[in-house]
Amino acid sequence: MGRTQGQEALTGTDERNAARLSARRAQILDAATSVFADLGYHGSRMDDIVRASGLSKGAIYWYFKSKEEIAVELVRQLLHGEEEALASEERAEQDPGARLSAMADDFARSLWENPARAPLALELLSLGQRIPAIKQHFTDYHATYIAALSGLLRAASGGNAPEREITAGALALAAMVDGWALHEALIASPSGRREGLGEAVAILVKGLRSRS
Amino acid sequence: MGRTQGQEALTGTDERNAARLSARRAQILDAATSVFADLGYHGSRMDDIVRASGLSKGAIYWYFKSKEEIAVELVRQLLHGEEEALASEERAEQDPGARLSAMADDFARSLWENPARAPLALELLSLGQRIPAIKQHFTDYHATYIAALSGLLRAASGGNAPEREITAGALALAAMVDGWALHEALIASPSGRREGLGEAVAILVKGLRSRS
Amino acid sequence: MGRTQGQEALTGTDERNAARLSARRAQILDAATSVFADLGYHGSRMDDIVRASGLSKGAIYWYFKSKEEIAVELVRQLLHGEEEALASEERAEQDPGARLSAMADDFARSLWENPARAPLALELLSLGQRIPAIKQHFTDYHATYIAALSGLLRAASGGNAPEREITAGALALAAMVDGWALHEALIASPSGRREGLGEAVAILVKGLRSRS
Amino acid sequence: MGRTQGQEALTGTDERNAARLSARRAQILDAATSVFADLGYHGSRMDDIVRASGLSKGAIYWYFKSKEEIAVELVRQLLHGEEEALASEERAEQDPGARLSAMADDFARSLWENPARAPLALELLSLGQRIPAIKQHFTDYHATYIAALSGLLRAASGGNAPEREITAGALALAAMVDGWALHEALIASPSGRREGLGEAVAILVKGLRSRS
DNA sequence: GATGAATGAGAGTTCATTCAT
DNA sequence: TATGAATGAACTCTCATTCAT
Repeated sequence: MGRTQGQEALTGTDERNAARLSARRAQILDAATSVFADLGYHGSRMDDIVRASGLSKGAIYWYFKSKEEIAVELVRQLLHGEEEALASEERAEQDPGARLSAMADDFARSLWENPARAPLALELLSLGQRIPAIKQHFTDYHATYIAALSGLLRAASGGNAPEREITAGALALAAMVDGWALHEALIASPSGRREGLGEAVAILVKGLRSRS
Repeated sequence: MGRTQGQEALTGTDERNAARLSARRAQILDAATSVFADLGYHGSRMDDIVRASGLSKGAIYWYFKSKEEIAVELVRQLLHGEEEALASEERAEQDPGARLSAMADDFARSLWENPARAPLALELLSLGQRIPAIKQHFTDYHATYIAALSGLLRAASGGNAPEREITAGALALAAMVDGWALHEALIASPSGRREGLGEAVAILVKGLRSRS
Repeated sequence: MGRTQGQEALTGTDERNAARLSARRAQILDAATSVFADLGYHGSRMDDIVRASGLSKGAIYWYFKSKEEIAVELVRQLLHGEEEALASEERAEQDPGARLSAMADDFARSLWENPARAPLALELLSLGQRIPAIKQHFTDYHATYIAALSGLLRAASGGNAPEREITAGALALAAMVDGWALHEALIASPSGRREGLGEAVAILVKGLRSRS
Repeated sequence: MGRTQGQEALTGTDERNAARLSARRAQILDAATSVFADLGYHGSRMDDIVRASGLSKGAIYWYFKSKEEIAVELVRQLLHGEEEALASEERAEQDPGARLSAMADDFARSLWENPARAPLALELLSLGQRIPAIKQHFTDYHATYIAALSGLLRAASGGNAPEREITAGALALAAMVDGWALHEALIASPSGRREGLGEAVAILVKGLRSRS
């Protein structure tokens, strides 16, 4: 029992440490999110993150090796979140076409509700050009996303669409969704765009269903 | 006569000056294009552009107010080129669906033939978040592009598609094309993507044509 | 008796404490020796010493007030070791000339056997310029060393050398020995230098003995 | 003639540029000399050199790649100066023994007249442990110095000293001189040391001359 | 028009030291 | 005693921009 207690105590300490560690990292990541969103990656100085996080400069560097590592982690979390949303959508019991619409609507709503999200994502993802770890994260995520879309499209097409058309459709859908967000971030005052995405997805699905 | 000669001489001088001016600007812009493509905007120093252009630092600043102004001009030229391609496509006498396919194919081919183009465009366009002039250029271009696509879609649909669906379709097409380029730039080794875009556009057009 | 026991216990505790204290200090000093030898004083971080010592950062600072204090103590021990070697040499019953040769040979051998010693000593001793305690340690040691050398030279000269020549000889000997080590540390690949020092000392001694 | 003038003009410009370049470098080197002498290499910040030089930080880095490069150049000049002194001493028409004495006296006088010189030299030379270029400079210089001393000793010994004794003597002389400077730098208050060096050299030379 | 030396306000990162636990 | 997370002042070096020539 003494041993068990010892173990518990040890585990307790470890757990508390792990909890503090991730709390601190989250604290820094949150600060970085809002700073990067405001100023952009290159426009943000470490001091801005220091100020926003309420920690000291040394603490930031205790938890992250560099500014770049913060950006990489932010991208990882961003894409991880998307993958989770994707997974929960996939699990839902609905007909595939409806699920695709729901996914598009969810995405459009998240763009709408969090207008800073698309610009931040664009900012971070563009870093992928010079930061291999970011490019890799996106590449992996994209593959997962395409696989999921392909599955839904295959189901939605009633099984009678040729595989290459399904792949093309999945790539098209993914491009459309990300391109939509890109435009959201890049256009001065996007308007009348709110419901568009769901509709656009519907059109694409219709095109896939209809035999030529 | 003296006046005329004077004017002619002056005009001659002006023309020569104007020619030199745009030759120099082009020289700088070319250098900046390759430097930005290699190193990214933030990774490039003015000295890199100086070296690549074969001019002096003072000369660069004689022709451009700042590094930012170079980027803005590069974006302007990039989008101007796209608009011209668009206009020439529109003028072509073909059926609208074929024209859309041709546009998509041209775009896909240009991505294929010039693999540095999409990354560079992404790099420059993301600057739009902090450089209003770039955002404005893109916003204007986008409006033009959507207008053209709407026209083609309206014609392609035989005039019996509701206007809001046409708008949604145009936005979807534009998003898809730019999203395609975005993925081209962001994915480690894009493969089997070459013909996809034309096909994807075809699917979308089919979806627009078919009545539910 | 209770008191006595208490005292004994206390003494026992004290002794154990003192033993642990010096063990810990030695542990730290050993670590610092190898770290400083590898990286130099300014190139070494406290974390390097922490890692090399196997202790925690707090422990290092429990036993030493600062990085500087570690360097000072290292110098103290280094010079203390030299003084002890000197003392044991002096005690030896031999003729003075032979003792000088023996000292030189010992020194040369220690340089040979421990090639990191001269560079480390140079590194630490140069700190004397900015760390008064180190300068003082060296000054004291030097005085002792000169006194010993003078004694040996006086004896070796058969008592008929003028005192000022003896002093000059002692200073010269000391300079030569330390200069030898300096060159050992500063020359890329010292070669054919192994036996040189003994010979050099012999020449100097010969010069002192011979009447002009 | 026009051509000649053009050439002259060009040469004139080049010369003026070269003159300004070395004037600036000297300005920086002078500043660094006094700053390093006061604060030591590691104790000096670039800002100190900036302030002492009267130039801007950018200018320093225009003329020197790094702080380290400044130190290397300082060492190069220091040793170059020694080599020149050596060469001029060698050329002098005197008997070799007298020349050695003169060299020792000169060295002792320069230590006496410029008390900051030995500490600075020690400071810079110790950097050789971590800066290969410095180590190389010293190694080269040392070889030259040993060669010159060997020549003088060979002449002074009347040609009847064995070569290995001459080499040992040269190494001994060099070590003694540098060790002397080392002690000058490292001892709190060197006293009665002024004439010692010349005398010490004389003893050594006497030792070399006398047959055993 | 053209040159390139000069400017100087930062930028990211380091690291000796402290202190709550 | 011992730990290691936290501090923050300093540091070297960068680079867009200017301006005397």
